[in-house]
Amino acid sequence: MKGPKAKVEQKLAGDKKTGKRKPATDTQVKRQIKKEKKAKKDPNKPKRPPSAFFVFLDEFRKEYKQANPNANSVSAVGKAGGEKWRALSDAEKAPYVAKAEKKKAEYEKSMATYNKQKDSNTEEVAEESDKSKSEVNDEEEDESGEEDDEE
DNA sequence: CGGCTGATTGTTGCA
DNA sequence: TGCAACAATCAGCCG
Repeated sequence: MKGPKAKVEQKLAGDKKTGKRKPATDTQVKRQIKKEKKAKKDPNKPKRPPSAFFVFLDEFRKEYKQANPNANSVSAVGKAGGEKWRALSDAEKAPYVAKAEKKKAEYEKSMATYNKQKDSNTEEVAEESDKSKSEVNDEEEDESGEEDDEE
């Protein structure tokens, strides 16, 4: 059972010890592996919610692009955003983290359904209707007024 | 012409 | 408990 990640493991093992970031090449390996194992794709595997960093980065991208219309490459924003992110205080990250928390909550729900499906799948194929989309609008509406969808 | 890599950090999930 | 892989983005670059 050589998990595809086994290869990455070796790669990471070599560089990880250096304490530095994983070799950029790790992405290459991962990508390859994914393609290999992507044979079996889950019906609706819940994608991981963007981390607070990603949320921040999301907005940062736009700003960065405006500030640097020339440099709008991934790495550019990534580095710039990462640097800024570290400069941010917990308070600044608070709003982003809060968002990430919400995403996580939703992700958990998706996971629950995902697990359910898997469970049913092992025993019986649960005909997945479209009812799995039960948007539960419970408590949100904090105070920061987010998601203004009006246009 | 087409597809993938690259970089940031965080986060979650499984063994 | 810890590692491992992945989440978006977007343009550049190689085959």
